[in-house]
Amino acid sequence: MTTPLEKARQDPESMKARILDVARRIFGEYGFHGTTTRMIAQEVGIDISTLHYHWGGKKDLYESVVVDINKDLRQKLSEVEKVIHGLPLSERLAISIDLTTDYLFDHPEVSNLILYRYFGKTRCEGNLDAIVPEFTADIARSMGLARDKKNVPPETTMKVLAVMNSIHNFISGESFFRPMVKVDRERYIALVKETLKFIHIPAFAQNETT
Amino acid sequence: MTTPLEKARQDPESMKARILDVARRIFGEYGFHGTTTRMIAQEVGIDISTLHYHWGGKKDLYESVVVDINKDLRQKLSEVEKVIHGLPLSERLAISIDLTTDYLFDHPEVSNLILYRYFGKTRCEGNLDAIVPEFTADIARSMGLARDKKNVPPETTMKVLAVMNSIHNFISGESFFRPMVKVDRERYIALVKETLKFIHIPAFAQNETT
DNA sequence: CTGTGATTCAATCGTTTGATGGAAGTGTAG
DNA sequence: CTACACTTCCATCAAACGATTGAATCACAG
Repeated sequence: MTTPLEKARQDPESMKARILDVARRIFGEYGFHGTTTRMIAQEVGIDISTLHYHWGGKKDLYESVVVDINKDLRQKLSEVEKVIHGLPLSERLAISIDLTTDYLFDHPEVSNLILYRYFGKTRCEGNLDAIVPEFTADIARSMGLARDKKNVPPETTMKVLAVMNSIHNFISGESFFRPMVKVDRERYIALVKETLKFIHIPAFAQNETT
Repeated sequence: MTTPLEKARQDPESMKARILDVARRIFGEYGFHGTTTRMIAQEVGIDISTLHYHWGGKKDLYESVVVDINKDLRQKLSEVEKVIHGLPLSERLAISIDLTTDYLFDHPEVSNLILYRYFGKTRCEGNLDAIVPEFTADIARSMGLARDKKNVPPETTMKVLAVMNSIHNFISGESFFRPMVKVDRERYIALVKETLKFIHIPAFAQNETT
């Protein structure tokens, strides 16, 4: 059986896929309550009821978006893991930061939506959060901080969260932070990478068993 | 002339102050669009029109909340600066992390609202953002990363942002992160401090001029 | 008590929002 | 062509939202 989301992804030109792409961007910008179904429909160029026909309702569409976002991010992290496999920790971190940052600057709605889920709440009765597998454990193992995916110590999980969040912050907060440092987009991206490496590499290199 | 906000703060039992306190919390939890004026009024135990009488409208109330939040945080950071003055950088960072984290865990709506402003957008025509003085420059100077408040280099601003954001993240994301590490609140707070020090102290200590 | 200004509330307005029903359009198999 | 499933849109609904009005209530000076 194929889920509606998989079906939508099979044909990127299908109406389902077009709606999903727009919904990703707008939900990411304005959050769940800040987004109206009419905003999405207008951006796609269709009627509201067409949106309802394909995705059922606002909550259903939002949950599909969240699942889709997480699927994309997981795949990207999996790609990164293959590139850095076997390298020393410092290099692994540096390359991971470069690749992940580049990817997220191209898809800022991913960071936006993840941060919205972390820090915001919704006033919906039902559990709006779709069941999304967390993959901090994968990152921890990929960074050599944990042997297996089970029983990752809390300290390690927290460290992984700190790294991932600091990346998402600079991506998602660009519209706020970039005017503060008064640089163009290209320079901002370079600054982000530089800062992330400055902050995180020394921390994990301090007890590196080279 | 006293602003409405100052007037409200003079008498903490006044209706203006009671509304402001509740609005801080609810706006922080649900964001601007996720919060309804009725939610705030019901929490305070008053009628909606009473809220409008005191604060004019939803946007005005939200802007007052943002200004109030930033004023509180600035004052707290000023207190912290006095404590750490003259100490070596590593100690300054450690103490700053401890004090700031404790304060924000007691007032999580501060972190919530700041992150909402960083990462979220509103679909209001007018510039919803009240003019809030940013104080990353003060922090930079207080940390010894900049000589004066003017002309702080972009690299320094980015580093300060990274530190502040990582703190806000763990405060505001507690409801999401704490179940991931499966610890009680007290242990979570300790973990946050520990992680923040692990991440940030080595970074700034690497080129410390002892 | 009376008058006056400040405060609070009940009732309601106009708009927006999420959602739906039914008509019209499109493509395909028989 | 017909029949039928699949899409899309127009018109519309009920509920929720922000906001306003006018009356009731309170505090208090004269």
